[in-house]
Amino acid sequence: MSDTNHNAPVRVRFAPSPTGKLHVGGARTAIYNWAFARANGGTFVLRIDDTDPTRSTEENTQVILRAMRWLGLDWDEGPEVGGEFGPYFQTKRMDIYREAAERLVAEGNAYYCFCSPEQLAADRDAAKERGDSFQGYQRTCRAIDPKEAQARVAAGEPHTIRIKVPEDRGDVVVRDAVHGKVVFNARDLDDFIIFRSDGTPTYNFATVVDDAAMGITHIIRGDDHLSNTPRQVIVYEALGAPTPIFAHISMILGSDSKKLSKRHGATSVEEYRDAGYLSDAFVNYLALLGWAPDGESTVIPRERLAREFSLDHVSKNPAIMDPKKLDFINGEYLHAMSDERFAHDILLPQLAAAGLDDGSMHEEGWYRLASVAFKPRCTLSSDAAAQAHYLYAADDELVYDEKATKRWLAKQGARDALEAATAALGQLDDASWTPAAIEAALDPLPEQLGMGKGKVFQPIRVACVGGAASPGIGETLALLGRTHTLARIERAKGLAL
RNA sequence: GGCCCGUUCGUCUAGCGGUUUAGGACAUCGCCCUCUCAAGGCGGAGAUCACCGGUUCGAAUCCGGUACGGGCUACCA
Repeated sequence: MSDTNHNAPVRVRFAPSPTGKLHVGGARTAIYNWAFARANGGTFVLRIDDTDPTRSTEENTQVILRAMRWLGLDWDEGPEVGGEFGPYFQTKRMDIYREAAERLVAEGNAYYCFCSPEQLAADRDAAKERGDSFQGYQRTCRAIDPKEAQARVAAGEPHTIRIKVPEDRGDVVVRDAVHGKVVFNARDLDDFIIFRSDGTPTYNFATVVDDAAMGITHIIRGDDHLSNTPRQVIVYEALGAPTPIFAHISMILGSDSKKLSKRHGATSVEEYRDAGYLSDAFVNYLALLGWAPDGESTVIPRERLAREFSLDHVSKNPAIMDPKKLDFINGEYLHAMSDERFAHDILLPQLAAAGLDDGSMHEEGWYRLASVAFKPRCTLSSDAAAQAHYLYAADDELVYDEKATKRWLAKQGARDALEAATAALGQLDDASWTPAAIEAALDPLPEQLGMGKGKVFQPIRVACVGGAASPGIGETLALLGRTHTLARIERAKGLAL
């Protein structure tokens, strides 16, 4: 959606509260903000909304920053990088809020309220009792003479500060890039609190003061904020600041269409990172959950996201997180990697993490061959070590899968196959121990033995890896090495008929 | 209670009044490839576009209502 009133350079922001880890919903909001900024040559601001001191922690802030970095969402202004609109932590902006609130009071756009919480609750109950459609604040203290209010404040009477919704405001029209124009009636809005009695600003106030001060032009956030937006518009107007364009994006739900929570599995970004997902794939998947450039593309690299992302392709309805599709996309990114890169960035770190191989156990070429063999068989990074684990077992400790043994080893002819393999492979020396040579050596065996290929190769496979599945027999044995191969085949003969 | 939002294959979506016998992707099923498992290739099934009315020559697309789901209505964010 374009707006001729908003042709200033794009400035967007992601403003998480450090009350927990960065969850997938927040991550997607961050991705959209980032992509929108990049696609429009704008500025992406990161601000930490830590006005709730009881729930905000420094540790959570660090966790969020780390998650943002892992996601590759670089911010132009914010923690650690600074910027001319700082500070970027709300707890460091308290003076700004106080000043703004006092200015609003002085200008008659806000007023002191001396109602106690008990009084407010009683008023609300009474309204409910009467069946009033409006159950908000009755604007009791609006009528108090400003001079008197000032005196009571000076005398130390507990008070809050409320915004004054103009009597004749009429419709508040929210311009929303994904929902279009959303109309609210100002009469339904109450004079909500902008400053608590403990001297701290409320979210709806602090956010607007900051967004206005930081020149934010587009506010992309979760649609749980849509209903609060007209209230915030009132604050913008009281402040005399231009209202930005909003874009309220839907929630991400679990498989049962309920709010995503622990029982749906992983909910935080770092859990996905630790589970072996690639940052690129994760960003790709999340971006597509509610946004589609054309309805055809599934694999959309972040460069394309940064080029093409647009708010008018963002869908309005909630999206259910589908781990299967995430897996598919992750596999796509993994498979698209070069063998060298897969070896260095995925295989070696995973082998090291699994305690199997610190990278010094084989030659460079071996790891590349392992990548060729295992890469197409991996969906997650963490699959790599699981795929290769049998290569690292001691020959006499290799565990034989019961079903595979029964099906392929403890069978008539299996022993013949193993004997023939020993003979054929014995012809090869270490120097010629390559996938091609191994396959060439084993290739004539089925015909010689008068047996099917499976009858010959499967016993060899089970003998060497312990199970019925592995990469091609040539690659598998090449990776195992001549000595281990022959030793394992020898050992398996004891299990064969 | 009031206000607001949403509703296209199981899932993510395309669709912005005729080009639609509603397209793609994941998942699923089948076939091919094949020494196994993957990967890859090909194909199938799968959506009366929540429901009911209206506008129109013509509606998934526009309007109204209903249902269901969600949000806000806090001295939470």
